[in-house]
Amino acid sequence: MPAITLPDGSVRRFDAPVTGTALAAAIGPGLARAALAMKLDGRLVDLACQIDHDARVVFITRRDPEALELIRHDAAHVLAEAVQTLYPGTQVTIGPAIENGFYYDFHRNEPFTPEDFPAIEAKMREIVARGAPFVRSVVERGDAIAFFERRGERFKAELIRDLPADQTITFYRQGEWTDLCRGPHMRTTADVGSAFRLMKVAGAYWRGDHRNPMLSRIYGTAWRDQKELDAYLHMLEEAEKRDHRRIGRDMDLFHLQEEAPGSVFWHAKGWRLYRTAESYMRRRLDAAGYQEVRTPQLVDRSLWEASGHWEKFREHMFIATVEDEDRVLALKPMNCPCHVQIFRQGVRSYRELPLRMAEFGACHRYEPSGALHGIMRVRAFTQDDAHIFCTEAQIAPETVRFVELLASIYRDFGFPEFRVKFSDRPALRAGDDAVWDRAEGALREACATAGVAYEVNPGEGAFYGPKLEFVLRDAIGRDWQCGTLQVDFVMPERLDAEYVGEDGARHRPVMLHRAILGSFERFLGILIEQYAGRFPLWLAPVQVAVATIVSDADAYAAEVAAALRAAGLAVALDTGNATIKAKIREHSLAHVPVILVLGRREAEARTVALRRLGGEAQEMLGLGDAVARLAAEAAAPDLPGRAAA
RNA sequence: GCCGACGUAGCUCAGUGGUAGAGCAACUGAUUCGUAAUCAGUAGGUCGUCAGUUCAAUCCUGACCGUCGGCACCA
Repeated sequence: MPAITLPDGSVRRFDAPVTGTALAAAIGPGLARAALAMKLDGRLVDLACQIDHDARVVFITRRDPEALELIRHDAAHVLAEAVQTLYPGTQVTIGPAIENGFYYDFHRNEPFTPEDFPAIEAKMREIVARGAPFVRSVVERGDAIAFFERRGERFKAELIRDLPADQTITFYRQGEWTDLCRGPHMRTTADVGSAFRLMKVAGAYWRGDHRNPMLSRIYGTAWRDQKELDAYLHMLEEAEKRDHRRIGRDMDLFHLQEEAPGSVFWHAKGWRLYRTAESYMRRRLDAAGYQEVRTPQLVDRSLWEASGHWEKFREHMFIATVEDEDRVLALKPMNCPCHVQIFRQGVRSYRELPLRMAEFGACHRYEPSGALHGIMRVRAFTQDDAHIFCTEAQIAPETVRFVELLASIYRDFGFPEFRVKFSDRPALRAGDDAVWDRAEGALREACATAGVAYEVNPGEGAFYGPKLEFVLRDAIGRDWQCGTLQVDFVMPERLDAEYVGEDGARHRPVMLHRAILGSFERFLGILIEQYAGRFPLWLAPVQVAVATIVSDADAYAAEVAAALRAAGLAVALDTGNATIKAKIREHSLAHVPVILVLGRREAEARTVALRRLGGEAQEMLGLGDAVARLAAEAAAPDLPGRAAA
């Protein structure tokens, strides 16, 4: 006698168990047509599911956000059927719904190529048009394994074997085609609709392990209707337009070339951007009580052996040798061992702690070739690195200070929001459990004090300690990990750092490894994409374009440009032989934030016509006024005299 | 590193077994013009590198390098 509560609070009573389909029909024909699945006491299930107890039921229709996941999951099944129909002998593995779409991993001797897409998509549309119902069945484990083994589906058989013993094994059949699946699904393949598209193929290791066979993965995207699909495709185009690699080239910021894979050639304009960010960071660190240092690039292997890098990190290190000397040097992949060397010079007192040692540390890491990505993932990069040597009691207050500094810096760069992930002890780690208890406890306490909410990333900590990771969200919703704070009890031990305490005895300091931007290369790449090249004035590599209308204004324009440069602004003087329309177009495409237009009138009146990027209005200003205003506006956000636009 | 795709002028891209084109950019000239493209002309390429097949290779084959999309990696 189930009593079913609906979202509007009404209750329907039935004499016998009832399916979602029947319940929907009982409520009304409109709902019966629209319902795709239902939430039974909060759990998403098939409409065919029997309701045999008192329950709350919410029907899912195409309008609900949950529909997306159902559509994508069903689309994955349709894809798999299409592929197996067209390419007999292909084995199926897994095919989940993912953000924006779905994929399915297949095993086939010959991998798929995008040229196969038209045929597969056509077959998928056939299957959707056929509208075969998804039929769920519960299968006994042995039968399920036998079913797939009979078909030569050894991956599926392996999956079933590895399912927990108490797991109910279910199949979903659509017409002639059956897959192992936990569900739920919509009513029929027709519910997938037509707003899907196959996107790309990729290799993917079976069960995500690189020792396993490589499968052929087909990615697709699927939406509730054509409009959503179009919007998604349009978003992808927009994302491509703000790709830092394209903008970096178009704005003449940097380039990469074959001879130096993973290393950036910064051009003058890009380097100006870099220096602006670096100067800003240096001022912030100075003000926050850090002392900046500089340590060697090439360091003897003995130090890396002592630090543990030689053992744990060697495959990522560039090794250098010379002919005349029998020694092995390595380009530093991290700065911490070098900072400990500075700490170890002389006898340190507890009075010096916390000692905040910062370096814009140029590091090299041999990243796998497949990991390289523009300037975001490189082999040579510069970290805004620092190590805070402190006592255990200082971990919490230092964390609080750090998070405040980080939040303020992210805000200044235009990222008001960030997320925090707490990565705790990994399986392979140095230090005993008591040390880890202390380190994690201290970091947790520090987060509480700082009011930092975090999600836990289990087992993802560094081998020497737990860490916080600070993740930025950019203008188009992508996440980027930048900042980090790592608590380290191990490195001071290994490299024998110590200080004399209040009690006159020697103690080990704790090291906090921390970075805010992460690496300049990566952070600047993120900034480029965040702003799509249209930087705020203080960051813009060219801040003002001075463009003449007629050559009679050239001399005055040179004077204006000189005055702006004297005020510290980056100026492009354009007295070229082109129309003002062409000049404005050129500088607008180059994302120069301010264009000063100078004709005879301005030259005579000693004024400028100021035009903002993307705007149509212009503002007439006296020369002195304009220079003062732009200089104030272009000041970095931490500087006094900064003025808003 | 693994799977796949790709590599032709600075950029975007055509193209062919008989050693290459377009648009934009660049350069030169004319034009001096008031807010997102003035006109005309000129120059520019070992067709990623190295082998192989062929009378002949940018094109076909192989290896390598690099890039792109994923996977794995991101200590």
